[in-house]
Amino acid sequence: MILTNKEIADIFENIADILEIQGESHFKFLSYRRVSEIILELPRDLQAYVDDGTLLDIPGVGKAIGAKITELVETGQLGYYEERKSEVPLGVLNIKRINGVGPKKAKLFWDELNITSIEALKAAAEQGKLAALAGMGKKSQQKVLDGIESLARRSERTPIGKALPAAQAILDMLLEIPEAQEGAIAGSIRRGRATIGDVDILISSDNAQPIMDAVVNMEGVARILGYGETKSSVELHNGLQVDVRVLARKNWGAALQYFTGSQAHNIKIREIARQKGYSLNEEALRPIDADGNLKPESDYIFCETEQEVYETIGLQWIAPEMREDSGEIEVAQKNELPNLIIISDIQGDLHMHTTYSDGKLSIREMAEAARERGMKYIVITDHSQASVQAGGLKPEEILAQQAEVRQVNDAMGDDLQVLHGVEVDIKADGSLDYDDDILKQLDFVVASLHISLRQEKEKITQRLLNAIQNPYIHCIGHPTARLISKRDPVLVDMDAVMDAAKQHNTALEINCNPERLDLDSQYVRLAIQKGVLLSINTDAHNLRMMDYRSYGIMTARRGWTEAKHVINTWSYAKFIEWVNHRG
DNA sequence: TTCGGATGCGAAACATCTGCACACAGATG
Repeated sequence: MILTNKEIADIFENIADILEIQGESHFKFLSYRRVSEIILELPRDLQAYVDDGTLLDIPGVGKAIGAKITELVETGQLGYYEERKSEVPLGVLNIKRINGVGPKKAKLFWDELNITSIEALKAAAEQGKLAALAGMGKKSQQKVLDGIESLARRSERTPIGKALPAAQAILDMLLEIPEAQEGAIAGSIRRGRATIGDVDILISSDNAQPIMDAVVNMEGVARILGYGETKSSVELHNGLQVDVRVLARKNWGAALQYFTGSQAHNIKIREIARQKGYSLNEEALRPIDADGNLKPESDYIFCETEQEVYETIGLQWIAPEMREDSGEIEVAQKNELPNLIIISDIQGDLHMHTTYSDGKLSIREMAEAARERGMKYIVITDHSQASVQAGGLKPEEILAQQAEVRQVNDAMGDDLQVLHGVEVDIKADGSLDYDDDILKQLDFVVASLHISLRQEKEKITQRLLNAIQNPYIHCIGHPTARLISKRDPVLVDMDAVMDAAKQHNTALEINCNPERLDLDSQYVRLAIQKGVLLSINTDAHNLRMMDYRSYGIMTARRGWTEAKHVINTWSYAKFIEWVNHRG
């Protein structure tokens, strides 16, 4: 049985929880937790690292954890884990996942009341048994009950496509309050993560009270988690947690830096600040003397901008999307940060649908919408016949469509070039849904997986390789076919796919649809490292989806993408030159 | 536990707020 990276990461997460509950050394359980997080961001499956002997090159993987990964990859299980599991029941770990219950409380309930499941904990709380425990009380007992209820309501993480608009609406509402001066969305939304744990909002003001009141009284609040002088947290009925923090204008830079995270990034930044003689908190850089004591407040460096924070401790300003402690700090120290792509670099959109298949707008309407959004060129790429559910086009239909595309292109004049393409299905047997003599009549062809997505890894990989090697295929659309929190990515040897894409000069797509964001950022970074070309496309089926470009840009930036890596940042002339002479 | 620099061992651990208990656990980036 082959374990996925996610399954192995879950095992290490559980081991970390067990060790924490058992009161093991801080460093020990943190090592497991750190490795668990790192594994989730790896671009290859762990089997590949074991096979080519690079396992110990993964940061945080040493002798002990390396041996455990090897055992898991080779046998599908881990003796150490089985042993530890018998010492702390898994139900106790679930209890620790209740909001407001940590390792100490979980152990307390287990030791004193022999509680090893959430159901048992709920029953004990309802019978008033928890309140009698040392360190507990009636309020703590109620908090446990609230936490259990909340656990049922909260899904794991929220797709950024839902979280960002919700956050923006709350921010807009708070900025209506007269006392609110300035505001920003921080946290993982600002870092552009595909999924969001909670919403972090920052407001500058000299009077926090009205803002705190507005937060806990706003529409949609299911539960108040915290209601403090400068910080409040609420949980919404849709399960989303919202944290709002108010601070003075002079603290803005330090606060925004702090509240943007990631936690791992911040810890390292604060360590560097320490080395430079500062203690960094969310208010200021505070100089410390030789004994490590804070100097008086008159010496504090209040930073109105994040730039000041980074520059004062000798770093280039690091873009939020890069702040994951995945090497960006070391690169910033050397002044070698990449010049990340920005949304206005995009000149063309190479993947979009019309009423010919499952789109909602005509070719003309799509073209006009693209022109309004500053595009210089687009490719109309409706579905091919195998995508029956999407009204895919038969060969004669796609050829007939060409006349209308040419017509619209003429109508658009020099402002916008409208090209004719297709999103051709890669069929289950690896063949393409159109013959080459059809494909070669099209200007630009995207090939995508839509069916038979649960095939074994070798088959999927071979299907993608077939498409990449075809001289009439210019781009692979949404290469892993994932749907965030709905469908896992296909199993694929991404190394082989990217090496082939490099060799055959085929671009890989970053699909901007926030349900897809595919390639995901860790694969984007691998592609950049391998010199594979990318394209960033909306895959728009309607007007609203044309504005999803920013999600794709954030994903690209998370993968350290520069404009030069992306074929649709190029001028139309350069793009066409590449299309026709990829060789 | 990893890491570095050593071939056994020390260091790693930023900084704050909130709530509920009466000092600390839990949560946040």
